[in-house]
Amino acid sequence: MARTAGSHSGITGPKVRQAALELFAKHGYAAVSMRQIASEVGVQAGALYNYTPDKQSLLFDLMQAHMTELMAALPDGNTDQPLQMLEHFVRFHIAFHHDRPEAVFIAYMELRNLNEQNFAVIEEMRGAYEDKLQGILIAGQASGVWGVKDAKIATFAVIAMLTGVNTWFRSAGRLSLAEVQDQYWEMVRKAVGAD
Amino acid sequence: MARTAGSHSGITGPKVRQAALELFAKHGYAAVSMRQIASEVGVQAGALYNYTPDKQSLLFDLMQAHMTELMAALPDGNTDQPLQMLEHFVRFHIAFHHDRPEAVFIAYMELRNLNEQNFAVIEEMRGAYEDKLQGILIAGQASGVWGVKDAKIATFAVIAMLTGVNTWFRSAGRLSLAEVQDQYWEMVRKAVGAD
DNA sequence: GTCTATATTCTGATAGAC
DNA sequence: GTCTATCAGAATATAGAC
Repeated sequence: MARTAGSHSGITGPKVRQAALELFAKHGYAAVSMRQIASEVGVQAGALYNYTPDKQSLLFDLMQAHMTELMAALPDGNTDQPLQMLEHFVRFHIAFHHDRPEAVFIAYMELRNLNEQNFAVIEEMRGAYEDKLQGILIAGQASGVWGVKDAKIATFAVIAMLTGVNTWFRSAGRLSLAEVQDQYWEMVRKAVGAD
Repeated sequence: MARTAGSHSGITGPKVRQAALELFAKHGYAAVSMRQIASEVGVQAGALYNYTPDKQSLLFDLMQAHMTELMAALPDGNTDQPLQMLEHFVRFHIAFHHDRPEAVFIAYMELRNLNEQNFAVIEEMRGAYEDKLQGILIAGQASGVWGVKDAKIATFAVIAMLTGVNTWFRSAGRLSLAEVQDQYWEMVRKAVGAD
């Protein structure tokens, strides 16, 4: 029997989120209409409002889910081994971001389209993630594994460098992700002055 | 005498570009209306079309002007001195981008809002800029000043790292721009393996 | 849970008066 | 060069039928 209107399939919710993720990443939040999302899902625009109170919540939920996943996926590690922890962070960040390019893109590009209150939530989560790296850099500095002048600056520099991979790396290219991870790890290791 | 309608002030053109620059950077191209730009300038929406054929051209002109300025401001340098050239590139990139945060923001965030033909133009200019850095990295590698495994990857890594400064640095903060330049130069120098 | 229909507002762009 | 007025369509969100 063909799928009919009001079929109660039970998977429309995830499909709405997936369609919003792809469309926001491709065209930008402001450029995407609820009608476009509905069309991608295969329903009329009005039906979307069974799954989100408004467009803003749709964006916020995507970004919050991404940041929550990011924090959950990053293990704590052993603070007695800063070099190992830093290497793990570098490889983790590259792999995690490579696996979900749309969510990463949205998380970086659509911050200004969050309302004030939603922005504060996401910014705090981002800060918590940065603090993880900063903690590693401070631990390594304290135990003399490397020497960075300013852990805060090094944190920003490393994260920007690693996140940049997403702008150019393609699986079909001349390098494997593992090779990219190796080379970025070598650059980070040298940059912080570890031998 | 008060400023009247049709005052032929002769400065409306630049004001349109400046208003578009600020509004696009703050809210995003798609989220800004021609009426908003007109309001910022102090004219009615229809008057804008004396200065731009359409909204897309306004975006393109801003991005193209920015990239042209960027290429013009980056001097060629002496290829016999790769270390000096790299240091100069690092300091230049940070300073130039710091001086025009709105244009930089637009150049990175609004690429997807360019039409196909305009996108190709901007992408080529961006490629030419990246080639400047890549040329420096290859020159230093050839003369044994440093050792980078892959000049292309190192180019992406360095540019991403340097551009990231704009996301956090504020003149009123605890560090001067010169200090930031010093620390980024140290990290880049170490990352490429120069001693 | 999804539909159709609609309220209300806004959009980019143009025409013609001054 | 700027204005007012307007076109034709698209936007978010809601109401009520099924």
